Amino acid sequence: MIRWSQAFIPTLRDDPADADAASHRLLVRAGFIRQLMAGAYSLLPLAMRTRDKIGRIIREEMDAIGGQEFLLPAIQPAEIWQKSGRWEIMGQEMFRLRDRREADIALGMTHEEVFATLAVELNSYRDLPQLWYQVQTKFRDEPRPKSGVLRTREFTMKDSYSFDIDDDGLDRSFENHRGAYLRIFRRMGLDPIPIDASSGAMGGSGSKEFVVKSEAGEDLVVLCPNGDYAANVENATSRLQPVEDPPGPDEPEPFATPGVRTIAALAEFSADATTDRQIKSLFYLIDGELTIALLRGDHGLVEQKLADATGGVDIRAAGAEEIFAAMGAHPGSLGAVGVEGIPIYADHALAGRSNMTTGANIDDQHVRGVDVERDIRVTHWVDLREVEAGEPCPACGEALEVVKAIEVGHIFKLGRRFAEAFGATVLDPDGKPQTITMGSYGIGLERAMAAVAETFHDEAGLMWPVSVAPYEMVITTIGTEEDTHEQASALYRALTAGGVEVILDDRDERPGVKFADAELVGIPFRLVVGPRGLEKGEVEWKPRSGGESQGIPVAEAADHAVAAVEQARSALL
RNA sequence: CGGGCUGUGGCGCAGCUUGGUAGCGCACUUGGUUUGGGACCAAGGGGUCGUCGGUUCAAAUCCGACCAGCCCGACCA
Repeated sequence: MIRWSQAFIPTLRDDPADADAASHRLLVRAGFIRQLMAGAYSLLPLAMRTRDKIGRIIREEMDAIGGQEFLLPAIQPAEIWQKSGRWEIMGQEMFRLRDRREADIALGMTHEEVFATLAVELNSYRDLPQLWYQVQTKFRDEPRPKSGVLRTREFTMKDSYSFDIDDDGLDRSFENHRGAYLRIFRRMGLDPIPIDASSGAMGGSGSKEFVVKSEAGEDLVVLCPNGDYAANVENATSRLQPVEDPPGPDEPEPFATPGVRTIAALAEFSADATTDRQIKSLFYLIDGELTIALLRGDHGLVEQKLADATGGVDIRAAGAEEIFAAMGAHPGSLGAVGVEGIPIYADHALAGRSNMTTGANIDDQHVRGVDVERDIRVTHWVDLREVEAGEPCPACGEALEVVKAIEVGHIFKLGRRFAEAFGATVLDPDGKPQTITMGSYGIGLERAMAAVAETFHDEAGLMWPVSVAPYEMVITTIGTEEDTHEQASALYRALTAGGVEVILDDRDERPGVKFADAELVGIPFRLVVGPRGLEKGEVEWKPRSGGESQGIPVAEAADHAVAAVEQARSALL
């Protein structure tokens, strides 16, 4: 029998200092988590129970699409990371240490490399497809851990990897995961939205993120209200309104613009140079090489798009002095007209534009009458701009919305990169070696838990969906009478026999304290056993979300409660 | 890494400006009265004031360095 009086459930009366997100505040107050250092949290027994339930849902759905569970080491030799080329790429985000023999060791931040070493043992196309997964601790030295358990440096991830003989097989494995992920998050009570995403450091040919709308989220997601477009702003597009350019001169005309340093200032200075008729010139150092990004004056740059377009790893805005050394002018007077020998990435919105205004690469001078294709040596036409709310959906033209969201899962088509590096091949039906193609798929368990907490709470505390609640029901006793405890214990036994996970709040506390704690912890159902009800032969029934408490005859209480829990569970299947 | 802020019993904070024997609320222990929405009375226990150094007769308080944590911007499950 699990008794609250014996459990470690350290609830707090006050909000913890510096808790930014609601889920963070409540998970701390309700006794689920405690911080040890930046980005490292102890999971207390309540959090363990919830995380286990999330893990169970994930395992069921992974097994349902043919997954086999592994457990790989978190400490890994540098060699395998050097072999894949990611020892350098992962940079500061990878925790590194040396063992007693001075050998370089990595703390695993993901497991493509280790799984690839095992995939070498696959020999025949008949062995494929394979779907391997684990639920395991990951370490990532995040520059800025945030929002409690939403973004940590040590966390539990379900990561899975698919191995297929060809692209069609990879597509099937990818689709299987897509379906499994939707079921997993829905069973947790969430409303997952699959969106197009950048593949980032993972590389590969395609990726989908699964996000949950939330103010605490760190991702911006572009959504069409009709549901036919959903993408991360990192690679979202929209249908552009064409801009009519009045005819311009045969060649660019420089003109003096004393003190004008910004797009807005130039628009003010010159009536012709409205922001959508200016060219914004941004200078970046991409893996050490100076690179120019061009956008329409009123458009913002998405750095991730620039990284994706250039394939750059180390990417940062160039400093004013670095730019001056190369261009002979300072930011505010920069442009790409006549520039040669520097890669120029221009956003599609500049295609076909003429009679534009931009910097002259001479301090305090701009040029007008610029025809982009005539006057600028664009080396790459790419998508660089950030979509804004209200722009037309690329599919249907409806006004797009931009919302904050939490990324709870991400799936990637990796292709053959890792299998190639590790020599993972199988013989095809013709007896010829074929390199395996891989996919990788991840869910952060603690983040998923926080996303549920973020989605389901009110002023009184957490409100767990029954599928992930630490306990499905609490039996709260009132007073210290012997009869109350006997009735409550009998109810506990009946509910347990009925398969319900219940905790008995037998503490010698005032009722208000016990009710408040049960609500803070967020247990979905409550049965109150006390002398007032027992006199009438009743106990009280109350769901955490909504509804007044209701008296139920003692004899029917167990059946009623079991039925209610079973109904709540099946609503989430 | 840039910008802002904070470190004082388990939690939340005051004290610092103007140096002089460390306080409040919650929590905890004991006794008593209570007991259906966060009770009350009484008596207690618990603190290297982040660390190191400096100034001073004397430092939580003034000065310096360092460390840690949080929030806002560049990254990810």
